Amino acid sequence: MTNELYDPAAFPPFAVTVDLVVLTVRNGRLCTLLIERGLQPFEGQLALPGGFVGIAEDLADAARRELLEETGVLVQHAHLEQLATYGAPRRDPRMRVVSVAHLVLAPNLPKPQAGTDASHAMWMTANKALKARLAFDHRAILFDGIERARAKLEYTTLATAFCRTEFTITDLRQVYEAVWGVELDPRNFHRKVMASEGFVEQVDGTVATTGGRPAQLFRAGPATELHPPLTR
Amino acid sequence: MTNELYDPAAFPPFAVTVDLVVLTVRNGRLCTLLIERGLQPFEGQLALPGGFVGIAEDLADAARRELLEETGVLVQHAHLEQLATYGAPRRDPRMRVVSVAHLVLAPNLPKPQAGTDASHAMWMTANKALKARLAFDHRAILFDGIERARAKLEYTTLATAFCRTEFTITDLRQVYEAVWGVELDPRNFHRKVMASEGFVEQVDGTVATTGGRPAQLFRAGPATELHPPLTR
DNA sequence: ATAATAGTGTCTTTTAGACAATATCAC
DNA sequence: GTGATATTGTCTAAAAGACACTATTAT
Repeated sequence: MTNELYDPAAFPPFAVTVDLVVLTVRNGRLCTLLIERGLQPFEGQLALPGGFVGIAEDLADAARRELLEETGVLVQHAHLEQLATYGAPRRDPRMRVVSVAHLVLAPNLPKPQAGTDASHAMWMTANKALKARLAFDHRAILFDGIERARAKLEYTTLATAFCRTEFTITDLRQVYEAVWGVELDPRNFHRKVMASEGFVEQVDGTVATTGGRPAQLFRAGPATELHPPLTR
Repeated sequence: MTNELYDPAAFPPFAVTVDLVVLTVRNGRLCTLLIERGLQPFEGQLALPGGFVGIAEDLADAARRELLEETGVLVQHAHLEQLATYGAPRRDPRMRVVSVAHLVLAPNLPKPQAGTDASHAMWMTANKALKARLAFDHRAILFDGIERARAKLEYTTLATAFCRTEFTITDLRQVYEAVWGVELDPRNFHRKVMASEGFVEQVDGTVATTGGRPAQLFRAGPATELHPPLTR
């Protein structure tokens, strides 16, 4: 480490931003939150929500703040984790910007409200968003975020982050089916989830039926990892 | 995203550094590379190798450069990946520094040379390093790096990154044993590795014996993920 | 009753783990 | 030969996958 690290005038000045891959399951499909940019560069193009980290602000706090400001989404019971950092020298045409991407997994959220700061935010299916033209290197970030979510569903209990506080085993299975894009046998899935200690805990009550046997309600259990993992 | 993002004078100026968790297996034990700091703050304390990213330099390039400059280690056939980014507002007492930590997995490397820039670099067992007092938040970074390596050995072929180009199945097993800190049955391990398509490829020749049957030599195969994973 | 969805049981195939047996070297 | 390490095979227990069957509701 050279002396220049402690000579403030010698620091290469970077801008640091956060970008957000926000995933949820809507109508049985994995969806992501995008905004339409109102400013140059990439004005009018789709982009991930995000923005600038304050000089005294923690990275995760900046992620939560930007998400609320830009999309009206409040990260409360949702899961937030750091994804990766994207810092190629020319990823922003104006200056050197290093972006710390975060991944948010949330239960089905309402449509962003028109007439607010969030009026340019929208949900799009993950498949469509990956094919769209996105600003900066946001397509690569989105791809990595989706891959992370897919992988973590295998060996962690994170699928519950896509569900509300109380959910049925079928709800949970539909999360797996949407995120992985596969069909799973309801009977074997049920058996595996129940055999996985701490994955879910039964709560009193059943869900209103849709013409079949009413389903038991569960909430997320204390476990965070799955031994053995659920296989895709 | 507010307009200030494109008003250079309004940017909160960050310093961006890279820090390196360099892991290898020496004498059957997982070891990490540390340096003794020559400057304030934390002068004289142990720290991860690392330093400052140039204003036009890619993050991974900065990681490779710092590792070579500070420790004489050349990342060539070794594995380099981004680990995570550490940016708590007061993690550096002097100013706001965001550090993009990287993880390097390397075959057994020589002792750093005295009399070079690397003369303050040293290998230490991972267990000892985790108990030592390290500068900044480097203990947390080291912990995360070791955990990442342990986890990735389960479901990827990365254990081969700890081996030289040609290695025996016993070499590979000893990597697992050192990183996980467990003993594995040599016979079952051999069978599982051979059944895992693309993990290793046999090459001609055997290794000089140490008093038993000579072992076949292998090199890393094309696979990057393990299906099914090896269990800890 | 019939349709629909939830949940349980059963059977077969696959995989993991313990460990016996065989192979090939140095001495 | 003995001792050491490598490699293959065998047996058993656990897990995965296919799918029959039972349970509980709406109509």
